[in-house]
Amino acid sequence: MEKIQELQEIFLKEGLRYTKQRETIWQEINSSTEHRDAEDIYFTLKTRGVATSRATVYRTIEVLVRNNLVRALNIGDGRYRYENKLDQTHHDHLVCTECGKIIEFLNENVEQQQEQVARDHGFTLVRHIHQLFGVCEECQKN
Amino acid sequence: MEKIQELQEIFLKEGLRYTKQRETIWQEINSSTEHRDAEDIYFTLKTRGVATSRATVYRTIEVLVRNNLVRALNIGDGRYRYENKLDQTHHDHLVCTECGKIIEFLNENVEQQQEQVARDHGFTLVRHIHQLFGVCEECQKN
DNA sequence: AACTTACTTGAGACTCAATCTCAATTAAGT
DNA sequence: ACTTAATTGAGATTGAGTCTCAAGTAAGTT
Ligand SMILES: [Mn+2]
Ligand SMILES: [Mn+2]
Ligand SMILES: [Zn+2]
Ligand SMILES: [Zn+2]
Repeated sequence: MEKIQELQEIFLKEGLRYTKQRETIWQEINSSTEHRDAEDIYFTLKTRGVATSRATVYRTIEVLVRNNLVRALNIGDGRYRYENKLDQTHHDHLVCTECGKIIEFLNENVEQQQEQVARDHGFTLVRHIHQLFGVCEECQKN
Repeated sequence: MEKIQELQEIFLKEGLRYTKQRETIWQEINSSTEHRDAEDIYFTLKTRGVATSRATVYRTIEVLVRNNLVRALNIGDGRYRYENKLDQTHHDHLVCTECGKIIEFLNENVEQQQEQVARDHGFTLVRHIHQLFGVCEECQKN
């Protein structure tokens, strides 16, 4: 994967060393399109025989998020989920309160209105959190 | 305050007793329009000489939130803020990442689009979180 | 008014995600 | 190979929030 070049450059730029652990954590997060928590990533690595400590998982994710290689998602249940940003454009989330399913959406209209709201209040917009909670089609049947 | 009637009815409806502690916590949250965390509410009560335990603060807030007398706000920094809902209509929040200032906004267009997004994915919308993070006018000067 | 009983309270133990500590290890420049 | 500062891992610590349980109390009963 040529993206590893970019990863190495990020660490270089930050004055950090390029280690096996850091690369492995990045690969694990990029191995799926799911929204996984740190504990899940930690245990999966352990199972796959390339264990790193919890501390290193958290520390590495911090760097990846800071450099926009990974996105952190807070759905209000007390733990962050992380998702890969390879080929991913910006989107927000629709969360099923019954089964936990997460669906991604993008609404240009909303994106524009957000800029407008910020402008109206003299704010320079940096980021936003927009999450819709409801019951998905399947869960409605139960 | 006649709103206390409503408070008493809520506890009655839930089969809970009406106690001094519960009333005091409700009053404290309704004494300002700020967005305060549980610890702040707990310590303010302690200072005002009408101390209740932390456990009671949390337990009471839970009931108030469940009954829409108080709104819980999660801005992603690890602790919930609570705001009174007296005379408050629905709104979302604009948060300054520098000074922590919280400004309220309502954008009907966005509210409608949210319903549309949910419909498009077959979801029954229950609630949403919409927070804009940026730098406020004052903080931009520094 | 005293009695009964189930609900509530408070102090502190506990949980759990996340962060910190520090000795041992290792990346990477010379 | 040598040097040295960054990194790692195990486990301790933090902090918001929850739980436990003995003591206290609201409110109905006699
Ligand atoms: Mn996503
Ligand atoms: Mn508000
Ligand atoms: Zn569902
Ligand atoms: Zn500000």
